[in-house]
Amino acid sequence: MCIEISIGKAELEIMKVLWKSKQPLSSAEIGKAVENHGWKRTTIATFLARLVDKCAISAEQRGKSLYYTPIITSKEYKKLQVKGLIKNVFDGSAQDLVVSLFEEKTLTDEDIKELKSIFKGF
Amino acid sequence: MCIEISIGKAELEIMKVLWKSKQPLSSAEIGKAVENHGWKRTTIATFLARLVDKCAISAEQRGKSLYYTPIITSKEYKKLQVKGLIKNVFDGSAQDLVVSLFEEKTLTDEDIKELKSIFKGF
DNA sequence: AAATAACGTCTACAGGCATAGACTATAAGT
DNA sequence: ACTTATAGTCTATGCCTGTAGACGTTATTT
Repeated sequence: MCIEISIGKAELEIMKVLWKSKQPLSSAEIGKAVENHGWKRTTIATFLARLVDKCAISAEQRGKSLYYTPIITSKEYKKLQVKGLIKNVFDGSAQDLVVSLFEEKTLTDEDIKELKSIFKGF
Repeated sequence: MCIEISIGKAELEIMKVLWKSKQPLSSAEIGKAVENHGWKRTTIATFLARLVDKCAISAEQRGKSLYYTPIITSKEYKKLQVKGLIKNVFDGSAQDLVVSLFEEKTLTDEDIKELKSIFKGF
């Protein structure tokens, strides 16, 4: 298959670990990194297998263990998510998304300052 | 129940119809509005029933038919979605969301102009 | 009255995701 | 060699969502 891009919430936690790491990681290392979730070893293994199926990550044998590397980058994923939100929720209007952001006060005054400076670059 | 806020993609289409309308709508009217999706009558009825279960909409009997009204507003829903995206994908950073928006060229030059003027209001 | 249309409810199935136990294979220590 | 730890795979359950058929009720039309 490998045409999919839908990553579940739990699976995403795995992706985040891999994105943070510059090296491929073994399932043991990943397990350590997500200990806080209290997932059983096999649960994590299932997530990894599914992510491989979806071509979100790749697995390569190194010695006894498989080592996992992200295929989809964090940036790409974020883009897809933003694009999806705009398309599905904001009917294609990126502006409306930004407007919603502002209305919501998700942004602090400092955020707004930061963003203003970002805008100046354009 | 009625503590849920998760609305599926198809269900969302129903919500959009209701949000657009200032009046409560019957299932027949809703069906007409979403004809393009080719959903069977009963499919739409299922969506409506589930949305009622979730307290996303309310149903009131008027004559022979039920008339549906949104409980969650479009604005609220959008806020929740944006908040969710920021929390789950952007690790809480609204800024990063905006940065991603820019990087991606989801925004046209015109969008940016518009947004600049929005920012000036702050 | 009988047939039909319109509507709501119940039940069902498939696919996706969260979760995990059971089983298997292999490696490492004793 | 035997035991134990480690890692991967298979199978399974439960929930959510998309999709819809079957059924029952009431209203409308002939």
